[in-house]
Formats: sequence, C-alpha cells, structure tokens
Amino acid sequence: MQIADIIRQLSIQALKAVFDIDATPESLTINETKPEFTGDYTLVLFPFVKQARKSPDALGASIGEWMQANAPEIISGFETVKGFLNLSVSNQYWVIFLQQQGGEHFGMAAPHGKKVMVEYSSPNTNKPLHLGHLRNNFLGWSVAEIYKANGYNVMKTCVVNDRGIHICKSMLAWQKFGNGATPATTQTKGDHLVGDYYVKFENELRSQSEPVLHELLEGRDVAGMDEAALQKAKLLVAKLSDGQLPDDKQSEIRDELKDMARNATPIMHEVRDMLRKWEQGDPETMALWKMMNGWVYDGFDVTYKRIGSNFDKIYYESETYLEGKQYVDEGLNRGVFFRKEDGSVWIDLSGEGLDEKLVLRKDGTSVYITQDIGLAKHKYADFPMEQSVYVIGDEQNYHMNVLKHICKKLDMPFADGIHHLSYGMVDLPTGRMKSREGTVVDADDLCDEMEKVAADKTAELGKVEGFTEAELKVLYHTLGMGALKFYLLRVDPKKRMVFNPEESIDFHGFTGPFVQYTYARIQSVLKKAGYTKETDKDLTEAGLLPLEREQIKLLEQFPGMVKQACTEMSPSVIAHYAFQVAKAFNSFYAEHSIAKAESEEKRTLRLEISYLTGVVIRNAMKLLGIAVPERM
RNA sequence: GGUCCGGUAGCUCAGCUGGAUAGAGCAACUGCCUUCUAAGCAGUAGGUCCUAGGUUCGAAUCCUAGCCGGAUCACCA
Repeated sequence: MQIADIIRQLSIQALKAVFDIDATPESLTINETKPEFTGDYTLVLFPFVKQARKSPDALGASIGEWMQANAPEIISGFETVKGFLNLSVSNQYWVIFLQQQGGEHFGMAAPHGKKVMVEYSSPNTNKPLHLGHLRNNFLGWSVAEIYKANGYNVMKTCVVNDRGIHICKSMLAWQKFGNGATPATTQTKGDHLVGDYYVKFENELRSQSEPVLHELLEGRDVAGMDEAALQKAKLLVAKLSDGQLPDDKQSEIRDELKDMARNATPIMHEVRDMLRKWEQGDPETMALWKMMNGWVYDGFDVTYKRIGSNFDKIYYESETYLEGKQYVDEGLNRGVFFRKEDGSVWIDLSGEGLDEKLVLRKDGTSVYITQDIGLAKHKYADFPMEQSVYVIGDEQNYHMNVLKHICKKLDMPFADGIHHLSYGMVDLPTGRMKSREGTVVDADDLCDEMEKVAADKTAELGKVEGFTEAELKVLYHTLGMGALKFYLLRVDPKKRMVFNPEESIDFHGFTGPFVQYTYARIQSVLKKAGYTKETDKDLTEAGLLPLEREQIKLLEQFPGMVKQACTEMSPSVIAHYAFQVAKAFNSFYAEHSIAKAESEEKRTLRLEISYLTGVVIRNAMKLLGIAVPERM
C-alpha cells in the first residue's frame, strides 16, 4: 500500500478512536505538505471541526498524538497549522521502503487476467502517415503499456482503412499518369508514392471542376449531371444572383455548387466506376488495388518500425465492412431499430440525448456506423475483453457515442467497456495542417529531422567520443524519438495542441532528452561507484536530509501514478511525473556527493536512491514508449 | 440553433473528486564546470486563473448566465 493510503487509513482510525467519527476514505483530503511547512503529508481538518466540536488546533493535536502513539514506525511527528495537520513520515519508513520495495519491476502490477483491447493508428492506404497519426500512435502504444503495467492482458489492434473511394483515387491517378512507376523504379517509399498519386488525382479534379463550375454558374447544362441535380444547381445559382443573401449563406451555396461541380467531372465518374468494379471483384481492379496497397504496407512497415509501433492483430476494412449488416436484422427483430417507408433502417437515440441515426441505407448497403458495430462484435469474438479502448480523434466524439449506445441497446457484453480515448488535433503555430496548402508535417520527414538534431546537438557538446558509429546511430534514434514522443505525450490527450517545430527539438527542460540525460547520468554514477544492491545494511540511523527524503517520497508515488494514468487514460500523467523525478534527482545530485558521501551509510543510501530513481525513470519512460540510453 | 470540448505568466502546458502565498518548461536577466556527465544546478522577473453572479469556513477547481475559440449534428468514412 502507498503511504498516502496508509495515512488515509490511520486518519480514519484516529477519528473513530478519538472522536467516534465515522469517516469514509473519500471524505478525507490528504495532500502533500507544502514545502514551506515541515511534514510530508497533510490532513485537512476543517471537514471534521464541527463534528468533533473542537478547535482545528485541538483536533489536529489529538489526531496527531493518536497516530504517533499507535503507528510510531510510520508517523514520527506532526504540526498543526491553521486547520492543517502536517504529518512527518518516519525515516525508518522511507528507508525500509527504499531497501525493500524497490526492484527492476517497481511500479508494475502483477497480472490479474482482465483483458483490454486497444485500437489505434487506423491509417488510410492512400496517404503516408503524418504528425496527427504520430500523436495517435504514441497515445495508443502508451495506453497499452499503461494497461499492461496495471496488470491487464492487452491486445493491440489496428484497423486499416483500405477500401473506398479515396483509395480508388490514388489507383485511378496511377493508371492515368503513372506510366508504370513503382517504388523500385522511382526510388520512392511506397506510401509516399501512392500518396503522390492521390495528390495528382486531386489536382486533376480541381482543374476539371473549374470549367464545370463556370458552366453551372452561367446556368448552362452540364454533361454527366442528372436532371434532379441540374435543377437543384439552377435553383442555387438563382438564389446567388439574387444578391439578397448574407455573406456566410452565399459562401455556403458556393461550396455546395463547388461540390456538385466536382462530382460532375469526368474523373469523378471514372473513379466511381472503379469503386463499383472493386466492389464487384473485377480481377484487374483487384490486382491493381492489391499491388498498390502492398506498396503502402511496405512503406508503413518502415515507419512503424522506426517509431517503435506494432500490433498484435490487424483488421482490414475490406474484409470486415460487410459484417455489420447481420446485426441490423437482429436489431430490427428486437425492436431496437425501425424501418422507414423508403426501406432505410434507423435507431432512435433521442432518449439518450442524441438524434435518430441511420444504420442501413434504403438500398440496403451499410454505413460507417454499421461497419463499426460489426467490427466491434468481430473483435469481441476474437478476444473477449472487458474493456475496449478506441484511440480516435475528437471529431468522432459523436460517432463513438452513438456506437456505444447502439452496442448497449443490442445488449452486447462489451458495450459498457467501450472507451473512446479522444484526442485533439495537432496544430502548427501558423494554424491547422492543411494538405491543400502543403502544411502537413510528414511522419518520416519529422523523424529524420529529429534524429538529425540529436546528432548535431551531440556533436556540438562533444559527446561522441567512445561511441562506435553503430552506437551513435542508435543513440540519435533514441534521443530523437524520445524528444518527439515526449513532446506529443506530455499534453493532456483530449486537448488540442500546438506543435512548434523549434520547441519540439529543444533538448532542455521539460523534454524527453532531459529525462534520458538524467538516466544516463545515474547509470554513470552507479557504474563508477561499483553499485550493488544492499538490502541488509541498516540505514535507518543515518538520517535523511531534505533532498534525500524528497527524492524517496517522489519515488514512492510511482505505483500510484501508474494507476492514475490508467484510470485517466492519460500518458501525460506519466510524462509529468517522470520529469519531476528527473528534475528532483538533478537537484539532489548537484547538492550532495553520492560516491564520495560523508559516511559509508550515506554513500549506500544515496546509491540506493540513485538506483531506484533510475528504475523509476526507465519504467516510466517505457510506459511512454521511450527508451533510455545507458550513456549520452 | 442543439450537443460536446477548451479559455491559467509573452509562448507551450500542469493544477480542476473544493484547501495554506496558483506551478513547471521555453524565452529574458544573474550566478555556478581542477570534485560522481553543465543535455545540468541555484536564483531574479513575469498572473484581472475569460467575464459577472451564486454556493461556503474556504473557489482556478462546484452551480448559473454570458463572451471567445474549436469540434460535431451526412443515405461520406
């Protein structure tokens, strides 16, 4: 049990014994004592002043005395200040903790058999990965590690969006403009090559749609548009030329016309044809699809390997997208869904504060949500988990809410365990990333840049001596990825965040390399001092200086942080904690000599503190997916 | 318009199940490398915690209203 919980228990016992007050653990406020007062943890007395019918000072004194008398091995002293009972934890407690609780796996809970699935990454096979995907990947990986550290059996999954009109766009453009180009002939990474053709498609579409839009605005008929659409377009144009509409309404109509024009272009007709052929299983189209997707997967493999991401199971949408339909029948039979006159199927979620939601089109084909229902069921069949975490951007909050409600209404056993780990978009200092303006930060480029900066800084500091070329390469990778991951994970996931390129490559302060540096420093000290673990030496008499005590206190909190990170599904908790530990150690290091301590007991004590700090940093960073170097 | 999320130092972010004088990092300024790694440490300066009410011993934190920013409310995925 952690010391904060022990103090909580003691407080409850004291209140009962001295004042006969029944307090619940939740009704107690226990904080760390502010540095300006003496003590380690503080019990807030105000809530009990009335019941005890004592002044805060008297109340605090009684409780403090009781604790000191009944748990002298834990509480060594107390002080009541203005309604706050500041409790000092005994040196003995801290030292015993340091010698006995520590170990290579400190902070990691034993397995308890509960299962959790974490779905993350979810790439499209028409574009390479970018900065937003990195936030997703790092979050997913880290949350999976955090669950493992809390004793869960974790299955990491990835759902690949490998079908649909957007995939066909790359395929069509390659057919039209590619001249048989392959990753090999062009020396281009497969995902980038395919992405390039996606861009080519969009460019072609733009140039084709401009004249069409012009025609529409002129009120002329456009080939390839059906009668109804044409009528609608004419109506919109008439509204526009009216000149009566406010600006925002006007631009809305312009956007709508633009869309219509885009859809009426020859190339959009072609791409829709291609999708139809794909759905019919046309051999030629399938072959093209398989070939190009293969290129993309080869490219993704390289990137995933580089960023240290992998999955236990990959689901391909092309294989699962038809599965949801069978549950529509089930839902209809049970009255969860209803059918409208046109044949479309809906669910009414107005009771849940949402709207009516379509689950099957009138032509009988499934929509996004239908596929997700099918996939959820499929996942559960593969891995009957208690919890299922979806790492998906916050623009899908509504969708995920709907999915959870539908699964609940269908009485799916995993429904209550569905959690949407919703994260905010990554913006640039200049605003949001826009592919049209070419401001998207490519994942591969970013990794290159980070490693290059790591190399430059290392060279600048003259720290390359004693490393082989191969070791340096590993080090640059460790540092570059550490900086990037830490930068993206230190922010609360649900918040939108700003990616400042200059700040992200900073290796000072609240950064990955700072924590990594502290770890390397510790290993260097331990190595030079010839450290070996000593558990039988009696250190309780050596006393604890303030910085020594602070450091042990911080380390003792690690298991609690691991738990908190899990309940909050927030790696940022770990990032902040890891930084705090590193920062405190550096102060301690600067103030006290470790290997040349004043006495043998102090030397042993400080080596133990250093060792456990190293363990905590390594384990905490591992939860973030960040490796730590033995030297740097 | 409905729903959800955010608004804390010049910038990026903690703190939000109510607790003591609101914290880090970056940027600025001052010091500290013949002693275990200076990618470090110590210090100075920097705040209407969006606004206005309310709840109470106590509010950045809870409630109400409003302001600003974002997302979403598709027979797209």
